[in-house]
Amino acid sequence: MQYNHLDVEKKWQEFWAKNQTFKASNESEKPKYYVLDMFPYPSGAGLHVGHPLGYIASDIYARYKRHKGFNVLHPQGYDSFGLPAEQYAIQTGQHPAKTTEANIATYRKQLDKIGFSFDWSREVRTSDPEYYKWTQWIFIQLFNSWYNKDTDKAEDVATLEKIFKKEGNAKVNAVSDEDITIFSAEEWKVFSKTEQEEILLQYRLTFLSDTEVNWCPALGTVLANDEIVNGVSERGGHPVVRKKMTQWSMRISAYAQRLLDGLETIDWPQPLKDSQTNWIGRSQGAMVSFKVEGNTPESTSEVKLSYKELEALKELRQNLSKAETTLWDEIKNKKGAAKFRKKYTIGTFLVDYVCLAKHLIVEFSGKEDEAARTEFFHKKGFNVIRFTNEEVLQNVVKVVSEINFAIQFPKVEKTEIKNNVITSETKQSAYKIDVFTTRPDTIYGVSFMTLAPEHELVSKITTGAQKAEVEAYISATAKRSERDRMADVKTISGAFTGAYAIHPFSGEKVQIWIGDYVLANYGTGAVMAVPCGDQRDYDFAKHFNIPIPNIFEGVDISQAAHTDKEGTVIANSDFLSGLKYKKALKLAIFEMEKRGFGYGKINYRLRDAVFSRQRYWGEPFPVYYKDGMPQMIDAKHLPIVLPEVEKYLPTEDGKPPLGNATEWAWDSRGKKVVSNDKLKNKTVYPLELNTMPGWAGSSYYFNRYMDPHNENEIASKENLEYWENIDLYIGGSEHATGHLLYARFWQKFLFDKGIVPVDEFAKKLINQGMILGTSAFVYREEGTNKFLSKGLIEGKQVQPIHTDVSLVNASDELDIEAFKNHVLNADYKNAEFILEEGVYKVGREVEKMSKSKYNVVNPDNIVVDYGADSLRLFEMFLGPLEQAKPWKTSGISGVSSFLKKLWKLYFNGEVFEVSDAEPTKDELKTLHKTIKKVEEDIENFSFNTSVSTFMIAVNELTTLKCNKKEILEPLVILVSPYAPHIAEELWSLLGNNESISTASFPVFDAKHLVESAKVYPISFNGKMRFTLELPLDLSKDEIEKTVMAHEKTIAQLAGRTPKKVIVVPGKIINIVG
RNA sequence: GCUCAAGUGGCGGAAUUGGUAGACGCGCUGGAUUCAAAAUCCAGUUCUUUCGAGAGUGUGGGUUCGAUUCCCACCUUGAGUACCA
Repeated sequence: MQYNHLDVEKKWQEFWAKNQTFKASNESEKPKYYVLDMFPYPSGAGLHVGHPLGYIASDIYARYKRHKGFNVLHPQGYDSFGLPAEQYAIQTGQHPAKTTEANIATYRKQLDKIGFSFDWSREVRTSDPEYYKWTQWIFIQLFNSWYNKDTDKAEDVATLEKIFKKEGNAKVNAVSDEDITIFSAEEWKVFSKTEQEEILLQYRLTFLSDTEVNWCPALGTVLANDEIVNGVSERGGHPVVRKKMTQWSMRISAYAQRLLDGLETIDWPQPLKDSQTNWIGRSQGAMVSFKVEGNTPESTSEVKLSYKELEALKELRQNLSKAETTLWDEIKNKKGAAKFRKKYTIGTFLVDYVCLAKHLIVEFSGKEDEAARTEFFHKKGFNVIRFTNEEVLQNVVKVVSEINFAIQFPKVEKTEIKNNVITSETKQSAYKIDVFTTRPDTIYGVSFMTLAPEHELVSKITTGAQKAEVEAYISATAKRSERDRMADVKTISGAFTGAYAIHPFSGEKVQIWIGDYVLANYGTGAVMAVPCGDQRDYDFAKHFNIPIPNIFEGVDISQAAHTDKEGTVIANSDFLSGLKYKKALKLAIFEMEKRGFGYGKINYRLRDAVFSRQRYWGEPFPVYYKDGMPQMIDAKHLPIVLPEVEKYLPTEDGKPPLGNATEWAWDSRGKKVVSNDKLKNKTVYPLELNTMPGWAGSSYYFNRYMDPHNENEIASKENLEYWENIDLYIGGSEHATGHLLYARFWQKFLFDKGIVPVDEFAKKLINQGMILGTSAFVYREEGTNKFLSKGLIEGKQVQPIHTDVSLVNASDELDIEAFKNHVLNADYKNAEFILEEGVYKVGREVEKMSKSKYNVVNPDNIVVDYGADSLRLFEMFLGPLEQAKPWKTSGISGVSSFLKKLWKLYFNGEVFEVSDAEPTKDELKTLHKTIKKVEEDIENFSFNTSVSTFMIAVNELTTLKCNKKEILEPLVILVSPYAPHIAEELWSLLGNNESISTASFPVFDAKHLVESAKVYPISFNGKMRFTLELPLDLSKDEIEKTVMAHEKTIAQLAGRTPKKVIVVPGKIINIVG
């Protein structure tokens, strides 16, 4: 009986749907396994054969895990908010919800035909109000949270307010805006409500701010950094400009370090981890302030120590008394704001221990000048606690707890709060330039500074003489688009401001320049230029004839800068001279901190994520504005449903599309969205007009699948704890710095808030490779209507033209009649075709699948012609899952005939017939080696090799004419994850009434693979020359004897005596000589 | 420029605790079946060859009895990223 894929596949797809075969239960005795695909955006074009690749792989794995006795969660849904539907709406007036609905229906139809084991009862759609209710809810949670660096997690804003009320914000160690003003508890209490809200907004994890954003005028919206490629929008390639706008932002920077650390704990592809690491861009260095010359600096009370004194100090640090050592051991490991330093100078006094951030000095009592010290320290804003040697030696625990108490509840002398180490020295100076550097060890190599042309100080410090030049330079830079600036890296340009900065260590004057190689939006927008150690600074100095002092020992810098760190010794640098890079770096930071003009800092490239989009088709914010301040709508009134609008474009006065809505005001008394007419009322307020970006809904959907219909929570605690996180996540690598980073951020936030049980959402991730198209070309001779076959174009002027791949057969021969009659080829109807050997051969090239290249293959056609099982097998057979590989439909005949051969094993002519006879040794061997290999392959995600294993098995069993049930029944389970339809059909023909989906996976038994003899390769000098079958129980000597006596060995040696004979029993024999 | 990945027949690819290179499939060649085609089946298919054999996994070196696999240098392709201080 011929295998009829059309009937069989239809039958089982209906069976699965009717019986809800793949519905996952939230309660089970079985261990859980969660397999997820990145959900698709339902585009109007539908699926091509490249899309299901990852879905097929995850489906095979999910089905395999069911056979292995797991309770498998394998859901699917749609990321259904997005720009294409909106643009289609703008063009046609169709509501995006309608087109999205239609696209989803198409997708579902296509997906169902491939036979996926999705639990559709858990489907989510990000554009569904029942879903985005929770997106809005998370937004509110973020708004109500701040990041406490001391506890290193997000906390409720209420705890922050409590601290403000109690002691102001001086000691709050939070991730916040940079321009925070310090206030006391008294000041906080007298601030107006609005002022308080403004301050809190500087701490919230989602906040409003005037941000410079990437504005795309053509799309009428703001784009995220990862939506811009080479200075133009990823979608459509429109120009992007920088523009200031009030926007919601997400304080993802708070999680920079944890996002970095978390990468170590998850099994994700290394390239993807690398790109997240680069994106976060951690660099360790120092912030340094340079004063601008123009004011006589106040002579400070600080004593500058000579190098000699410093050495003495170092020695002192190393020679501690027993009590000192005991105490130091207890407190030296404190981190962050509670970090202690030992033997530190404050003013002219050397203190035993100091915590700079908390202004806390810890000393041993009994010093002569105790009273004077105390007074001076208090004046400087430090708190002092003292202990005796005995106290420390007898009860160090008590001492430490007192210190901890003092750290937690600092008692700072109020008068000098702001007079901390960093600002005290610089207050006389009108302007200072802050720079970030990763090489504070090279600070004596600074010979000039460079500011970005946009730097705010430029206009203030430029001298009269240089004004014209500087202004000309700035306007020239402004005219160049960002794209030009990026494309043209080689041209060195800049202008001297006429001003000088004071080198903080040497006191020397250094010129201040502006130059566009310094970026306004990275770091502080200014650099200390060390031309001998940085190539860009070097080139700039050379170009403008600025001195290049050499501060490296024995290094030639006449041609280029010396950028190596390891092994470099610093010279001509006062107290840093003679030190190696690492030591110099530490000492430089130490000195800066002590002298108060700099401090060690870790800088991240990761910027806070802009969260507002001027679009219609996205989640509305649950926000209204009262006196210009944003207010959250209470969670119990969610969802705030997207309003209807007449037009999907921005309004004429430049407001986002929601500005067109007439029902878009919040009635704070009635707790509902009302008509804009009611805005006259005192209790009705305008709602936010922006919507959320595409990544909002996709940042937590994997949690929602665990309990998708829960109306009270994202998911119930029990379900979240049961399913925990994704065990296997499959999707494209293009989401590396978008979805995958944001989702990790939200997961960590939800974890901090105790909502989810784990702080990484996916244990293992696999990026499936792209399936490329194999385009076909016909060649038209230049200026004629003659087409030359591929083999005839040599030396001719021809124009290659893409032709539809469906017009070409497996042998690259063009169907000429079909080509002439193709709708797109009206111009070539009467063309002449020059053949070779009677056929027209096309050229082939591998390219991305795209409509314009006529190389797109639709899975629907494949499913009709060859069946879903063939499609599934073939996509896996193409090559390793993670690799990009070209599609060539002709290859599918291989897997298709495999299925036919498999089917035939179970039939005797037209009747189904399997025998209950005992299988032979050979049959068992074939089965068990197949079980072993397939199991290993699936566990290693090496799906391509298990398809060949199936082929080998079926070929062998066909040769053996095997029809034993004991072999064929396990075989059908092995095949079932890959080709589930044919497997179900054979399974039921074998007499089973239940679906095959949970039949247990055959168990490998090694005893069937035991051999008594081995075909040994006999090699000479490593080259295999012939093979020889020998019993496996032969000893080494016996093997050697037999081999050496063999006639072929004698012939190979041709009379020579071998130097050595290597015998590895069971493996190889190698004769050397 | 930097980071990462990968280079094996006409094509997709297989083989790594170092041990028979090219499994499996496509394509191709020849044959059977057929009026013919499709489908199916059988045989062959890395290259060179004086038919004995020899060479061969991007290139050049190294380690080893033995290297597609390990090490060094280089070349090529792809991906990501970019004046990041």
